[in-house]
Amino acid sequence: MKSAEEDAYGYTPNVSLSLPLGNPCLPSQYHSLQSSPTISVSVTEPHSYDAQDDMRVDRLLFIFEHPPKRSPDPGEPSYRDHSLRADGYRDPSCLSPASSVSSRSCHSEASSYESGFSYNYDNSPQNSPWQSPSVSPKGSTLTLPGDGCPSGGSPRHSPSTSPRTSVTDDNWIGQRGSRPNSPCGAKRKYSFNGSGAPHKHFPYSPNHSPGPSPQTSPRLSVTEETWLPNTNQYTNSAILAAINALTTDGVADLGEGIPMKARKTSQEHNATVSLKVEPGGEELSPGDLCLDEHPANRLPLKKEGYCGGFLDVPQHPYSWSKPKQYVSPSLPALDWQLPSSSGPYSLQIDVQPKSHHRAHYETEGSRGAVKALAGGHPVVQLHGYMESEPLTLQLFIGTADDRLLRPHAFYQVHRITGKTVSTPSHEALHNNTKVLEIPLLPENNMRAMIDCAGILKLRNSDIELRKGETDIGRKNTRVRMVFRVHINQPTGRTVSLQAASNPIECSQRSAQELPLVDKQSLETCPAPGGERMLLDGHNFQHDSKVVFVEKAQDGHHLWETEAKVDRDASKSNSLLVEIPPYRNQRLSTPVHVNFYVCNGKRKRSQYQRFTYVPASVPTIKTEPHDDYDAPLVCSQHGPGLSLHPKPYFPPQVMTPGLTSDLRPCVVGGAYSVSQQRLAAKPSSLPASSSPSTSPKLHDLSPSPFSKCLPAGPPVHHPGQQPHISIIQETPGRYQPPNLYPPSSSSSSPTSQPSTPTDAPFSPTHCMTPGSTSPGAQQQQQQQQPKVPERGRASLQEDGSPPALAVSIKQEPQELDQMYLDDVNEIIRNDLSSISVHSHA
DNA sequence: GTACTGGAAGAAGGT
DNA sequence: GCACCTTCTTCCAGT
Repeated sequence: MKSAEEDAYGYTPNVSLSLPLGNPCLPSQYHSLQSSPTISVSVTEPHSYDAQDDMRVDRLLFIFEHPPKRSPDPGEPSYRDHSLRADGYRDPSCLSPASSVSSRSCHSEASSYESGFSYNYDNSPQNSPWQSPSVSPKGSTLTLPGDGCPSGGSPRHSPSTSPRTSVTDDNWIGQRGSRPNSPCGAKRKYSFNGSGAPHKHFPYSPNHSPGPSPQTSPRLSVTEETWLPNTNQYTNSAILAAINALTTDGVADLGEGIPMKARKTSQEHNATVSLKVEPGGEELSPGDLCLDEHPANRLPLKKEGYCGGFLDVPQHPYSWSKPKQYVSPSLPALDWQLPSSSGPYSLQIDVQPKSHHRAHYETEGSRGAVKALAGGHPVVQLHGYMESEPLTLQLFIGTADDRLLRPHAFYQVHRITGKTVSTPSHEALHNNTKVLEIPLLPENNMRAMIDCAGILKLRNSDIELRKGETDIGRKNTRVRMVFRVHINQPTGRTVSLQAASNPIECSQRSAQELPLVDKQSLETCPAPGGERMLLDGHNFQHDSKVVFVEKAQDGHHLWETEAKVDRDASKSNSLLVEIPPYRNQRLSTPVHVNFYVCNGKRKRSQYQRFTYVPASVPTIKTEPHDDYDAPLVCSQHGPGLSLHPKPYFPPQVMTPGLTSDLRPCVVGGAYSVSQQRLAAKPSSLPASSSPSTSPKLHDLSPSPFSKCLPAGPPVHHPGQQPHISIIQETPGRYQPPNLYPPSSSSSSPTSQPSTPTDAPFSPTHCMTPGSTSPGAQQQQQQQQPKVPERGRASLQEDGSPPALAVSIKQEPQELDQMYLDDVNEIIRNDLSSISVHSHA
């Protein structure tokens, strides 16, 4: 039998084409898709891509139609594409298999799972199966081990259970003293050969699951044989191997200079594949692992793979045997901005995670699950879902900077297992991003306590070396937990919702020393200032200063002043400050400034957004909301200083002048508690990507987007939240390629000024008017009304009267005509491009 | 014995 | 180029 690698290679070229083979374990629909002529897209993206490439690909990839109503057959997985990633761009999985069992599985699980469905998501260039380039060549990567490229190895070699233990001298020669690091990699002193670990194990053999399998799982292990029986194994494994190979690709790139330490580990997993079983879960025999009736369905792929993934969840109360939810060939990419509510559905984070959580390195043991501020763990609930079918809640670690929310390149979610974990979970890998999948059960009221999610830190050097990676890891230590749920509807559509948590500081030091503002009671104030604002946060000191600054678009300071802090009323976790008067008392339009808490040199909190508004707020086509009164905007800050969740702004680049108007659309729908914050911060939206302005949006779903209109203030009305729903239109063939949001970090906002939209929509994902369900509204009202919303209204950067909490009437379509024209142009181009490749 | 934690050493990078 | 400080990564030890 060929080695996995060989298989991979062999298959590589054909991977996308061979899909029809269909992995039994994959959803049937995939089969249809695969074989279906409906897949009209074939993208041939350059191997190396840049942000723009990303986008383009994104657009292209999603052009296919689904069968009207699919009923996923858990037993019939199919790969669609998958897989074949061009490069390992942000493939932490590869890079860093977390040390813990769960993290280790990154690859394996992910891959397996991916093959099952994850990849379907991937629309990013790098993963696009259609990318021919990626497919084959990468295989070379497979040999990485040889290069000592850790990257490749890492995933597979993830340290076994405990990093320490796993990384023994024998297996890896990394000098202890030399710490890996330099992002540049230039300084790395690791000996790659020495460890040998990587090489040895490159488990691309079919037997091994491509992934690093956690050998460790004591409870259950699947041996090669287990998988072998599967007739499709070969095929699948080959494909999988290919996928992994590709996956590693990036790794390979990274590989160089990457300390092997992290990567070691895999020797252990040789022939055995182990499936993790959740606490309480019974041990399953290999045969049980793949419950699928079809032998064929047993994935030979990976242990933690498709089958494994499901298996590792305790059968009770939820059985992963119904992977339906996973199967949507066109689930939105992780870097798409999705709403938190749509129609009757609303995904909300009822309990936010603590603002600090020290992430662990691969070389460390787990540092536990992310906890909630008040103890316990974060809680997420899907409201408005009345079906009896369980859904899957996805969780990944996203960025917390001022740009669009996207998977964090330097952090990955880490599956926590153990006695203390009550929530079953499963890891998958979506386009280089680990995703934790958690069942949302009707019996639990579609509510899940996230006690199974930790955060893994990937070495900056590993990530920065990746091809295409533009983000810098240094000081990029804030993340957000991003939750998603995909709801298949009878109509064949899939509604995808997303909610992001408050930012979480993941570094050790920062968590201890840097001041952190969690909430601010005011977000706007009249130019004269004088209002008192209560800041909730951490690490405030008696001598902490609060500094207001205004920067020009080019970054320089226009104004800076220190606010008075009421020392007596301040504590380590709260500061009471008096808003300083703005430099210009004659404001005609709201002015956005920032402030930060400073504990001394270089010990500053992130920038917090604040808006000075004119004494009298101009009125524009607004409809005062019941809960708002223009005059109240700044006048009612009672002593009661209710805290709003505050928007977080990274100290980095504030993107002044950005089209904040996008905000509503971008995160707009997502006005979950957490999302609201996001929405509230204009800076989070890259100017370039102005989803809301996308003509398309209007075009496709006019009315509902009224709040997404450029002029619409990011106001959150209790009970009336703007939202966008991303729906996967099953039926119909899509005409135009859709516009996608910039993908991942590589696509900086500024780099893609032309990005038409952040609101992901495409032929398969159409923006549809969502209406908040009563339930959702109620929910929101319960949660948000407490907080004065005026501040929120002011967060626009577009200069529209922010102070008012208003609903902006939708402008006539013609206003967007110009955009439409542009977009149409783009679409035409895309289409022509597609036609060229599609039937390749 | 296995997580989970907190702390800190030491190297790299930045100022 | 040096000194000092910050940040990153790894390791140790206690619970």
